[in-house]
Amino acid sequence: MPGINQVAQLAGVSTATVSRALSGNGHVSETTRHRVRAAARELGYVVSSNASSLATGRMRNIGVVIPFLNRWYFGAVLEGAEQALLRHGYDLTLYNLSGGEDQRTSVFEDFLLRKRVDAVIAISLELTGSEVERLLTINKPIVGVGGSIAGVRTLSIDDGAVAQLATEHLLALGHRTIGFIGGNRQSEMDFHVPSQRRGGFIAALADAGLTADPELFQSADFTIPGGYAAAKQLFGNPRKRPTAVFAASDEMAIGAILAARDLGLSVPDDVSIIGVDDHELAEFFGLTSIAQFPALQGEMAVDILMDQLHPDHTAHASSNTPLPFELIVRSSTSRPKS
Amino acid sequence: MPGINQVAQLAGVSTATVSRALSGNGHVSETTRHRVRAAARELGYVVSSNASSLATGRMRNIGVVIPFLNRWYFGAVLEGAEQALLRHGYDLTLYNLSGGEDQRTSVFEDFLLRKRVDAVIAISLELTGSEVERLLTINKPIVGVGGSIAGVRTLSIDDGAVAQLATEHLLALGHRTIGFIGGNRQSEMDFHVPSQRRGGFIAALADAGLTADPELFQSADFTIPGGYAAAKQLFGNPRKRPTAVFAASDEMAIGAILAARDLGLSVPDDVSIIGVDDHELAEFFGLTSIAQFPALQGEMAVDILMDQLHPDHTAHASSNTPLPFELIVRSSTSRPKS
DNA sequence: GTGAAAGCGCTAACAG
DNA sequence: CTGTTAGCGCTTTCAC
Repeated sequence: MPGINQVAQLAGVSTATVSRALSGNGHVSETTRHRVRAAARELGYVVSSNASSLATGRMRNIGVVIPFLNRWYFGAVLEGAEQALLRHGYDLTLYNLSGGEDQRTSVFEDFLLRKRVDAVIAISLELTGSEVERLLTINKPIVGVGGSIAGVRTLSIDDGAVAQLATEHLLALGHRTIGFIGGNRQSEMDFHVPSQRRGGFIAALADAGLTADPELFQSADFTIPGGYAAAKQLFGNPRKRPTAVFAASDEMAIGAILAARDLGLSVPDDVSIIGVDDHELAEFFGLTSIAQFPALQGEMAVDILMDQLHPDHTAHASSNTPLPFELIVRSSTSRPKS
Repeated sequence: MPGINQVAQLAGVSTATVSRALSGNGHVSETTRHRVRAAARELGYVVSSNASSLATGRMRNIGVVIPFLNRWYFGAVLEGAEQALLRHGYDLTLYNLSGGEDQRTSVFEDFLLRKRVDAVIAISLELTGSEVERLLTINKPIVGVGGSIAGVRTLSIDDGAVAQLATEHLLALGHRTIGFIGGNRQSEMDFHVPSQRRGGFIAALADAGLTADPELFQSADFTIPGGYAAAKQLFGNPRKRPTAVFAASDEMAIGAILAARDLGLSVPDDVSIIGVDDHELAEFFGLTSIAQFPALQGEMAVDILMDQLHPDHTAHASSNTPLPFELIVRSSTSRPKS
């Protein structure tokens, strides 16, 4: 495990020069730079990021806090962020909060404060005021993805607009009795997203002169089984079976497709279904969906952080662009039969 | 951002004492310990892990290398490892190799060598000899999960035995024409698991006096769509439609269930299907499966590492126990109809 | 352009 | 049981 001074010796220069040559900070003549690099390679030298961090105060590491791992959206954001970070030479340390409240506390009170990370990305998390404040006072930038956090720069699609677009698609096809599968109380807590999607749904209905019917609302937990159960309720209603359903996530929408099949209803002939996300399985199920681009969101979060961390880093125009989303029409929606 | 010396001052002791009191190494009287703790709390002091690491050589951080994020098994292992690490006060830094060969190189040649991690966990990865050697020579323990790596302690179920058990279940129900959906070349590269599962399948057949029929083999990529396509091939064969299928993963098995439905075949009346993993959706689909316990595997990997890192840490008996797996019979398998 | 030297904040002997 | 004192390996003024 060679140290910087061994490299210095081999190259016949001082450690200061080695540091400059390798890090690119400060001027070093071409020739010395080469000698140093050669020496470093020969010895297989790699800087100790600890020593380096201790000296500079930069960790080259960012913390990502996430509520679960096994939900497609989270994984996709994480993957996007990871790629972008690697490209910048940063590490990603992961904090998964699925372990409950105690774990959350320890992550925020201990782990994140250990000065290990330069900044944090919070995915679909509603941070409390004190959690935010704590991080900000020790000067750790935060950016949120998917969900809004008071006082924090957050990247998220306009959930209201997304829901409105989805609903309009159904309306435009001629549907008038439209069911809605949204989040339940549990998911509202941290996501906050469901209620905005519900809002957009109601707004679109109102624009079309319709009023939302409470009988057509179901809530679920954003999973396939959850969507399945909710959809069965909707489709089973003999008096008011919807001809279309808007599910606030593709996973729930897929559950709804399966529920329809099990009830002998044909999609889209008997019932149209639309979701949100463009989940990796959406195409397989022929699901019409409003795509959002989670990997891109993860990357953007990283870009923003890099801007803040290295003020020179050429700011991407993306910085203040509203996030893209897009209606992708597949085979799960059509005009109502009758 | 108070430092250790501020705490020392406030508590009226030396920094050494503060260090001892807070870390629990070395003896400190009860009263001083209390004073120190109080002072630390009052100032909101948190150790700088960099400084601490630099001084001790311990990072309290372990690297996890994983091929993808959005595959249930990986996420589950990761989640198990994460929980266990948090409990030990360790951070987890994530390296996701889905970015291709260059990324893999940079992870192994740069990132992991920066002395940021105390050890690494490789999930379903076939490390090359030089990758292993590199890490071992700089004294970083490695443990593998799910897949075997030459020269490295690896945690993985006996894939041959698992496949054998699954096949025997089908055989015992009376099936004689059994299809197999395994991995394709792509997945064999890093997983290595598929071929063992195929081996177990063939062995079980042989034990029953049957010989494997090449027409009944299909390969796929471990995803639902992949399993779906493979199953369609199997079920579509008019001459030799299997009465049962063993899929080497639950995701593929679920694809097979959907394929059967689409062909108008009833599961299990017309065809029985069994998978491996006990995926989170297995229950929802009524899928009979051989469960393995990925979260547990992640935890065990952590335990092993902790033993190696802190030799005193009471070794869990689990250390050399073969990993558990278990047949879970649901509604996707039954006797063949005829 | 390059070197000397002073830390970065903590821990670990070594004394006492 | 507690204080003193060297570093851990690198970066960064400040001189030259």
